[in-house]
Amino acid sequence: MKANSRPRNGFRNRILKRLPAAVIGRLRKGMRLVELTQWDPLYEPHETCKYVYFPESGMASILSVLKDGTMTEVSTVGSEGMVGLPVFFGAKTSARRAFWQVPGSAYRIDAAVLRRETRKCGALSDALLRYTQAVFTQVSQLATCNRLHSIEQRCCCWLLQTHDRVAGDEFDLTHEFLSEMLGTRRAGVTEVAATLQRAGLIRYTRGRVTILNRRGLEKVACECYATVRGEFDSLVGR
Amino acid sequence: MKANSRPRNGFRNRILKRLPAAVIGRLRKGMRLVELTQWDPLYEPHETCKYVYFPESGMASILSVLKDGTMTEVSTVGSEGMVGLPVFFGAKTSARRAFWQVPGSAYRIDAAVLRRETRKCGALSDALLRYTQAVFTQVSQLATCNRLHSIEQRCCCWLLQTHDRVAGDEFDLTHEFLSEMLGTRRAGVTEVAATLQRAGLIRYTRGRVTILNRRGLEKVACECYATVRGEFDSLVGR
DNA sequence: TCGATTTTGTCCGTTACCGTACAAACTGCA
DNA sequence: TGCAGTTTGTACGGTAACGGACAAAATCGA
Repeated sequence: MKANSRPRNGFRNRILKRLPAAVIGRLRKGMRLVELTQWDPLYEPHETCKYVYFPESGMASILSVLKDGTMTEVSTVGSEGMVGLPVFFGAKTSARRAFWQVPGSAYRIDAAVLRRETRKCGALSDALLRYTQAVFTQVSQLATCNRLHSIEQRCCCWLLQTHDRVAGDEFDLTHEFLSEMLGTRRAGVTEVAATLQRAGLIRYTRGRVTILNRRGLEKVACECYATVRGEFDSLVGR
Repeated sequence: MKANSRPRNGFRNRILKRLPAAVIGRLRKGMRLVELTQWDPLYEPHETCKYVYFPESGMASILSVLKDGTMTEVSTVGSEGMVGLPVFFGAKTSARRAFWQVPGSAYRIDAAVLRRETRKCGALSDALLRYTQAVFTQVSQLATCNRLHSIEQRCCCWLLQTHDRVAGDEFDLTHEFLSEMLGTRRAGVTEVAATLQRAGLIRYTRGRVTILNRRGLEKVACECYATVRGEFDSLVGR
């Protein structure tokens, strides 16, 4: 995480970081480092994905959108992954929306360039397959979590997951926003947030949270956080 | 679906059916047609997957299992797909459980043989990537569905999905079983089932349902059924 | 044929969460 | 400084679903 632990090729993204120089060389053609801030759209349902993104810092969100516009988060992507798996799968579009959430940067690569490289069945394709497996676990677990766990538990999961991907213990977050990600009422989040604050686990002021006690949050969260985290660590490294 | 609509290579499985003869030839080594009945285990959480299965008829279930043993369904697999994606992804195990549900048969292939073939990056790998994209949509949609839709809606989705994969309009199903798949109380399913029966959409007797009015069920179901079905049809064919 | 088991019907009090609404508190801009 | 917009606190009645329990009905096995 610190500068001195960076590998030679200079990437922080855990997928790019592990790729052989030759692959990186071919990807460079369509590659560009971009700064991204909250709400930047990455792809829309049923629109062609022109680029994929390998986050270096910050975080992106992937959402399922219903016809009435309601949406809930199905996955988040940080420096361990890539936004744009459908490109890898050979699909031009997907039914999901993706946007950037926690300010940061990412290497953006032309969909066509990435696709060409993955079709060689080399290191990149292997890495993305492993990553796919991890995301699968994440989404499956979420499906179960959404069904069986309380707002408070799911709230804690979300905070922990985001904390993992942010530099420091503080980040921007409104109750309104979190409620939409979790697919609940804003008031529900406000109540939970107040409880967590009273318990000394977090502190928050208008649109900004601080994680005060990670251990405590982990205790309140359901097992889903640990399960998913474990899968990512073992499949994508670190 | 009838015998005379079978393609020349004789497979009903929509993935195998479309593969070139050369690929099938190489897969034959580790391939065997097996009959499967309800509850047959296919793989267990954190145990090595020895085989993958390409269903010819009937259906399998994939479940997320929590530490306390509670489980809910995250995906179902019929003749459009394959059970054992983690093998394709290069993982030896996964956090999910899979078992057979609606009696039928499947081509079982040694994990190692399948894995070797997919690493050639040819037709099989392309097909499985497309299939992965469809399953992704399915699981994502389920995550959202589990969060936002009523038991009645989800119940109808499940019945429709299963109906698609069964020969005829009748199949075995207890309220108890369905409640576990949906992650709700058995009594909840009983109430919904009674409502649907009164409305003339289904009929059921001890452990066996008959679909009487598909159109009607589709109206009660949430949009999730149609969304997922559409994705499968466009990506895997038929 | 009878008892045991499985499956379904039904009921009860309880709870988590919903939808909605409104006011208070804070922030930013003119 | 004051006004508008954003964010949070809180309260309310309403409801879907829960956990648990028990009995009726159908089926199976001995």
